[in-house]
Amino acid sequence: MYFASDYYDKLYEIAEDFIKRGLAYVDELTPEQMTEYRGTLTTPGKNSPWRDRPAEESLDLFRRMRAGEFPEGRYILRAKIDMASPNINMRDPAMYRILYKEHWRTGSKWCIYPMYDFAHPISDALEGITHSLCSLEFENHRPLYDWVVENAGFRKESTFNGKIYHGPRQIEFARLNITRTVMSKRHLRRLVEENFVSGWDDPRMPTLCAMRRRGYPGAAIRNFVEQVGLSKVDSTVDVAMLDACVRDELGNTSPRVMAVLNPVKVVFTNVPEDWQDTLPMENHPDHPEMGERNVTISKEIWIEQEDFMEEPPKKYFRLKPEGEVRLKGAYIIKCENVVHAADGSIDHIECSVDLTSRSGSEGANRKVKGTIHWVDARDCSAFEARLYDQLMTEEWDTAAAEDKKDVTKFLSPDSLKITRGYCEHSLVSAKVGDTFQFLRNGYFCKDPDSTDEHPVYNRVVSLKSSFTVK
RNA sequence: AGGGGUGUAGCCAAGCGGUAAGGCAAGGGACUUUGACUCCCUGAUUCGUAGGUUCGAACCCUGCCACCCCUGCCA
Repeated sequence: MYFASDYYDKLYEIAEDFIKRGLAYVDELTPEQMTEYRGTLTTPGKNSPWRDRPAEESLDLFRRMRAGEFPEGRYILRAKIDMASPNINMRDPAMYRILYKEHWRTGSKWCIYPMYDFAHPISDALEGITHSLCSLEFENHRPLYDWVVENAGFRKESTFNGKIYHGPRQIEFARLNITRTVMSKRHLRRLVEENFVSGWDDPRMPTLCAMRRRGYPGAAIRNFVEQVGLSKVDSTVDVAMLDACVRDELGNTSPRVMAVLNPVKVVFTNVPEDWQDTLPMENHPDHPEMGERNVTISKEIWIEQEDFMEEPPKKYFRLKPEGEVRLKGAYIIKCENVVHAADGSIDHIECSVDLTSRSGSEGANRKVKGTIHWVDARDCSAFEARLYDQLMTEEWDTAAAEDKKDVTKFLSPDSLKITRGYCEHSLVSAKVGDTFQFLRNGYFCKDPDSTDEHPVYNRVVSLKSSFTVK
């Protein structure tokens, strides 16, 4: 990796050369005067009175600028191009300014620093860059980029892999925008510094470290970028496309496991107190090579609150009074009774188990419409699930530029929900970064905040669902 | 107002003079011990718009419209 600072000596040398050749001059207009002399979008600028000072004089001043003889702002090196250009970037742009600032790499060696428009094309050339890619807002800078490249003598034809290149060339493309997502570093920094998120790697952030922590596989991100494509259209990609790419990758690679996020207890009425069974469970329906694991079941299990309704709507395939449902990989159960707590909420559900319907046995062929996931209440682990949604509201996407100045107004209240549930023991011993599909829930990735006693899982993305309760 | 860009389906996006790829989203169906996955089917007589050139135009020409960027000694 290279930095413009690696070339400061060379940059300075080229600047002196420009002065000697009458391509640059030292100006002493104040910043205010420079703005005034620059003209406007519709009116041409006018030449600085110092524009035609002798090259030797500019050279002398420039060397003294470097020597630290002047305060900031006193002098500035400008390219001599065209103050009447309709492209304001060509109206004698600044090349070097005095700046008494420690550089993180060169320390206090320099007190004059090159401007982006001067350093950029030259470092590209020095590094052998053939295609310098950048975003749309630099289109107006391309003529200046070319001016510098040509005048510095870097416009050379070269051949690479049988193709001919003509020196460094700037090519612009549209930056990636995603719905309900802030991309600007300025805004993201504020969210971090003012603790609206836990840090740069908060799983809701659009940074690579955050996406890694969230559990987005690299392959999914690469695939997403590839599907989005590259163009010059100022566009905003639907975040659903990213989700789809993540699901596509994770669906193929993640082992399935059962976890209940919002538990409600089910007690079996027709089995003895110490009843227990061990069931083999596939780790991935499409990849038998991923093997099986054993899961226990006993008289009490946890199921998802969402999977039971006392007054279900039509087409509700889950557990309901008098209804039957299949416990994934285990038995068919029937709801016999609902036991309420004093406050009217459901304390637990009493069900009978059809012991002849054990998965894998002959009786298992009996079809019931719904299958739900579950966890053995007497042999499971507790865990924390962090459920993420987009950081920003939909209003963010259509907000006026003026309103967007305050990102915090558009933070979604639903971007993080924390819940405690129960899961198979294997999720406790899994490694940080391991990703699973929690059956019927979504893909989850073990977070670094996890401890042996307290596993934490980030929901990478939910599963798609065509079922909606109303 | 001057200059630089961009307009193809709800969202991305191929296409580059020979008669509108693909993905996501949406809807319908099949399958299903994940309402997942998978598999079918459904989309533009039309490419911002109005003209012109052509046997033929999303592609070439002209006008118009919309949106983005540019008046830092920021990058």
